[in-house]
Amino acid sequence: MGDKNKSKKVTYSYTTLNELRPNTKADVFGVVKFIKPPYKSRGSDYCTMISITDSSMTGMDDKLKCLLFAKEESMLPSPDVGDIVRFHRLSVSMFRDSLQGQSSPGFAWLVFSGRQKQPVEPKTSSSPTYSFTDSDKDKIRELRSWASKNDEFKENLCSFNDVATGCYFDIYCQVVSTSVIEAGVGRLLRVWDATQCLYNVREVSADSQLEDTQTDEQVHKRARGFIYDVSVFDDHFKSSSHIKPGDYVKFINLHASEWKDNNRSHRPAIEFCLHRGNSFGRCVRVVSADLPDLISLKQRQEIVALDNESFSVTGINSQTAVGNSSGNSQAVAGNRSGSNDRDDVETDVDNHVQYFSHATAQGDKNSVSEKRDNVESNWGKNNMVEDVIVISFQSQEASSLELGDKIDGTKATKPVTDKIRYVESQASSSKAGDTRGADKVRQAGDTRGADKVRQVGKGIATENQRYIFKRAAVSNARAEMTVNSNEKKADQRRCMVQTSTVVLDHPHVNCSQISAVLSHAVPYKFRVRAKMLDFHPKPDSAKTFLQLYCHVCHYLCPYPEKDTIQNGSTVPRLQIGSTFQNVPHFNCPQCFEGKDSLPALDSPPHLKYIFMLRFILSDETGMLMANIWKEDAVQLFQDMQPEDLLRKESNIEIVRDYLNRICPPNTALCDKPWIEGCLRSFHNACGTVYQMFDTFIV
DNA sequence: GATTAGGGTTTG
Repeated sequence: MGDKNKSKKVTYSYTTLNELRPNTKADVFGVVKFIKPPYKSRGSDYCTMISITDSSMTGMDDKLKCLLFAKEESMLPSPDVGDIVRFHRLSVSMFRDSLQGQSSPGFAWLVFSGRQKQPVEPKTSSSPTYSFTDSDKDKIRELRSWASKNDEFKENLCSFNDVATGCYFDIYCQVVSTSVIEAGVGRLLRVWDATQCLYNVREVSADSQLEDTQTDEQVHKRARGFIYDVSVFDDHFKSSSHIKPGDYVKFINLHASEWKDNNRSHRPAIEFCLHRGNSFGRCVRVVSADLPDLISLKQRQEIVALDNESFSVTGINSQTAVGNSSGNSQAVAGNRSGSNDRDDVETDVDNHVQYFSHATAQGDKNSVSEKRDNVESNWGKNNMVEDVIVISFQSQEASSLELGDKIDGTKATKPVTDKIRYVESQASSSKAGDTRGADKVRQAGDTRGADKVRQVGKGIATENQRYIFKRAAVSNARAEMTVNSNEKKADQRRCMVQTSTVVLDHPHVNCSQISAVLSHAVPYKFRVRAKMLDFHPKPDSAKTFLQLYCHVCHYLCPYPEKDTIQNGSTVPRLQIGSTFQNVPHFNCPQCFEGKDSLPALDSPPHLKYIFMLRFILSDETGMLMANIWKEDAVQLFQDMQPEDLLRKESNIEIVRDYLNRICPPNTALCDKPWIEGCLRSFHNACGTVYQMFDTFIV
């Protein structure tokens, strides 16, 4: 009640938390550091414990634990960590040598978002009316500003597609069904957040004796192919008893625990567990369906649901499919329909996209004039956008863009940062196969690549984490590890996700989703994690796979096949200037054109053999086409030179193997490996172009 | 009307 009639008369004087004295009552503001969710006490009341802090607190007294009671659960504050609370008439006393706050007669509370961009008005309050002055607003802004500098208050929100083995993370999702695993001990919540996990996820069996499964059939239908099992235990069994299918929930400190799947040991598997207890604020709770934090999740859900509905209409398969393909679900994976199975997309792309019509010489000149050096951010000094590939599309492009637009419906406005905290796993997590990538580099007879990978590993590995060192070398080399457990708290670590490519030299750049790349101002550089829908050209032979390029005038053409020279007028006849190691080197026809002699040049420049590829990348937010060529492609192929393909016929097999590794043929998109890479965007005459760089196949 | 509970680095 408290403040209702006093608001005009009473001015509150707020005490900073370091000035509190025992056996007094005080009015305070604080940032929430810990919350034990409200529960029914053995007495008459509900109880919650909230630890708060402010900028005045230091050292041992870094928080004030507040023990709050109320007759109704709804009368207790239930803030998130990082939120700001205002308590009036908090009773302060000593308990076990520390100050403790307690609710007392007249106790009143307000909860504010801790986010700087949110309105300063309270989110919730103990009473419908309360005092609230400009000075209060200043106090909120001040605390937000202070808290924003402290990682401890940051949430660890993830989607299922961010998650990797061993992570603890927070997630919003919608409940599809509930059932009991073991009465009083374990409850199964089947949930979806309209993203898909990289790993096989354990499917949990409910207690079939109980037959208590409740499902929201409508949600179930919408979520098909994206549903994951979450087990909650002990205290969370009780606190989740009121959760119904269809509810939106927030899990705090959910564990993506490694799961030994004996049936499919060749693939990493995880299970989602909410362990007992409430350290780290661990809990699951229902959130309002109107919560602004749910907006992007709901947008994704609409897209997935639309896809699932369109499949239902055509009657392809209305069979339930769980989002993972673990255990005995191989058959399910093969049958399942819905957005997670992008075979349909793949076919569309194949049919509609005219990937690569090579550049005209004029086009290339234009592209060079597009050089820019104003790429911002933390990408180091080499910001110059290099020569670019100009690729013209046939009119079919519209079809593919339509497809992309559909998938890209979320229109994320900013890069989503991966904030998963990585927690040191047991040494047993190490797998012999983890060294494979580095070994392959060495087998390829090129130690440079391996050295690069080792360099990436060096800065992040510690004595206790040799397996992580190895893992880093073959996965994405982006994890920031800690030296020991004492440092765990402060570190914002990132999960390591096995990918078929790694990024070199940019360990601190966060990954952006494709929708964010597409909507970002141009030019810019990004790090992305995506799957490869397709690529072009196919490595059928060295001559069809390579292009010829002039560094002087930027002339570009395919390898001059004999029949093309005879029949086609578009590709000028090329003269062989020299032959070295059985590889012909052609004169540049453009540099030579109209000239009887070439001042300053003894002979026309030779065309250089280059790789020039286009990748079609996709993640759950969209699709984009990325080009890679010249040195960037050489780097991708572990320093394989284009001429190597001509010198030795079998080298094309190695390239084919690389490409199959990042884009396995005849494989559904959901089963393809993730790739991680760097993209730069820029404008040219054709519009916005994306170019891949600093990426390396492992 | 007193009482309740009073966190603590996770792992099914």
